[in-house]
Amino acid sequence: MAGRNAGAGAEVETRRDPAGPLDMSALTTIVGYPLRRAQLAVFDDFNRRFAALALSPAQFSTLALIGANPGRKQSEIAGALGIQRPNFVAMMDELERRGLAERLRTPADRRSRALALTPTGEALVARARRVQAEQETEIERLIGGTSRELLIAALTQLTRLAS
Amino acid sequence: MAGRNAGAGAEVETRRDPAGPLDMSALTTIVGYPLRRAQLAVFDDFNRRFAALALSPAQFSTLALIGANPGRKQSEIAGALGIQRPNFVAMMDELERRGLAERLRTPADRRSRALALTPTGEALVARARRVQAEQETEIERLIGGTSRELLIAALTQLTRLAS
DNA sequence: TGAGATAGTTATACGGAATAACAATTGAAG
DNA sequence: CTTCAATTGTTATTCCGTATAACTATCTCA
Repeated sequence: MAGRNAGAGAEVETRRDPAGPLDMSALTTIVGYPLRRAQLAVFDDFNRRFAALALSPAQFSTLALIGANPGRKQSEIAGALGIQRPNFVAMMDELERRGLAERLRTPADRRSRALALTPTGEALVARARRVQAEQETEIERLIGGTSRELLIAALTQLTRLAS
Repeated sequence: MAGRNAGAGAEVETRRDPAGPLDMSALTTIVGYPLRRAQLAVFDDFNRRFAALALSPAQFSTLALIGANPGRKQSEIAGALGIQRPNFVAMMDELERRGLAERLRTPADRRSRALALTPTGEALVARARRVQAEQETEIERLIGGTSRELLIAALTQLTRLAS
């Protein structure tokens, strides 16, 4: 029953609120919970670092991927990032509006759009990569370089859980 | 450059679409990207395993935390889970509607609600823990037991990135 | 007693993500 | 060549998770 409110109530019980920290052990010992928390923390940190560049994680990954694979079809880039084609349209609209990327028509297949960075986009990606490297350095400071490599390897393996 | 369509067109060039896999190295070598992908994969796997119990990750963590800390205030549980108080109301509405948890009035402070599991909720948490253990076993199979422990430790450290 | 803080709640808005449906284009089979 | 199915990008729409402001009831403290 864990009855604890009973009887005399002798000494004054100064704090009305015992309020010790909660028992989180059921969550902190399974992978899913710290995984989610870490992802939120890393993305929050990312957003703080990239506030000046006004780049979200999704925008950064899109630009980086286009930069490394110019000329690829819109659906290829979206697919590689795990973004549904319909949702990727607004993403490209915005990157194009900001003059960072462009959708080119290709004679080979007039349905598709070949994506590429503009010079402005190339310059921004170069700056972004440096900012990103700073985050990576901070992560190494937190968990160590070797641990960082092992972490990436383990996380990559976990991806294979996908049905 | 990279001219490849020119001249003779000797042999047949069966595939119109070279379409080799994309260069993802700019993303796969930084922590943030595999971290996000792994989180999505683990949660997808979780949702598949918990489809029969109709429990989302957030619902599971809420029930598990209430079960380990019965009598705590609603705001304490919400805070520990990183859920804003307003958003936690609908969560509890649903858990209460399903008869899994309840909000008790406490004489000490009539503003707050002391959360607890119902017997039904206790039983469900017990089942859920077993299902969860199966996922953890699968994760160990993928990355190894030692690696799993190191992974949790590294992820927990990353949480300290939070400003 | 009264001012300010706290707990829970409501309403609301924003962004990410999923689905259906459509037009334009391509590829393949008859 | 014609026709039909598949592909590409797009629009519209929906759902869910999350953030914020504001309200009521209650508590604390001066």
